[in-house]
Amino acid sequence: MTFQKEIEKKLKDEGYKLTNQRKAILEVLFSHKNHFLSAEEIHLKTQEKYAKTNFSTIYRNLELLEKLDLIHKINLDNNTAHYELIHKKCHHHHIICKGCGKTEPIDFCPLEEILSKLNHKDFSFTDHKFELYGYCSNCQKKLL
Amino acid sequence: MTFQKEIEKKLKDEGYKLTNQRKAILEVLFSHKNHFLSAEEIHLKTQEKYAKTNFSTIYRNLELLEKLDLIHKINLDNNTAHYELIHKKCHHHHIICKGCGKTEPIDFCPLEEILSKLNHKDFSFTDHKFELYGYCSNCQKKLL
DNA sequence: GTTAGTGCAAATGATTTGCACCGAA
DNA sequence: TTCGGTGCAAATCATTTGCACTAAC
Repeated sequence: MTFQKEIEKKLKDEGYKLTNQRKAILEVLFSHKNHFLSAEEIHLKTQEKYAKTNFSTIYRNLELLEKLDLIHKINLDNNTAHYELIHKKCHHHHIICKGCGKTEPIDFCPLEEILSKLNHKDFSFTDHKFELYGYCSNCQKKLL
Repeated sequence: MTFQKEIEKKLKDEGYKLTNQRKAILEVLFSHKNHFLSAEEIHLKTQEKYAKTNFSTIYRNLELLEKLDLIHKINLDNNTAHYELIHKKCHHHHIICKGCGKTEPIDFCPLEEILSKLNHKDFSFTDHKFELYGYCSNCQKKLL
């Protein structure tokens, strides 16, 4: 069973219906592994697969997929959320291209090291962000 | 000369006028060092100092102060920008309380270490984010 | 047949902008 | 006096929501 089918099964097992829209969104996310896409980009690309798909449906499904820990959501500096399929099981961070959204995983996480240096007994840590931004080789060329 | 007067002088030297609104905004930022405040919070607190101050004026000045590298701006997960005065000269990151916005600086930056592990000759890095989130002791009590 | 899911259009919330007026230099 | 700055109201942009309808199951 492919990874995509696995996720579709997981959705059904959890009682969610497998609509055409939902399948189209998943297809889009699967065909853009390692890219953070905006909701708008996902909407456009999903419509290529299933033309009727509405923008609200995109948002509602992205919310669901995030809740199920199937996608990562980040808020870029321009105040638009971007989404990426989670296909690596282990905790990792990202290098993110500001031109095209392309990402590369960083397996190394500095959290433990930093916590050991800090000694903050009075602060309860819940989560952390670590992201490197820049331009991939393709986008560097375009900027010239 | 106090740090605040220094910044006011810097603004004037760069040709910006020192309006009552601008002074009030700076006062607010100075009296909330080590706290990320939302534009709304800054607006409310500024109005306590100079009642007439309009919301647009807040945004326009925050934009200016950010351009002049006098404040930090971060986008929290709830899609609202938060702002904090830059009063430490050296590069640092933040521990951020999700309850009250209170921050503590982290002097340690993992960037160099990570870049040395990565070997990404094809990617030009421009900037990075490293933030720890959680609850300060005060806000932990409130959550109980 | 049920009920979750969707489309549509309208609401929301943060932020931005155009324009006429105001006030710091 | 002169621009840069401000207030106001309207516009914008991303996202969310209410509600009637549709389609998985």
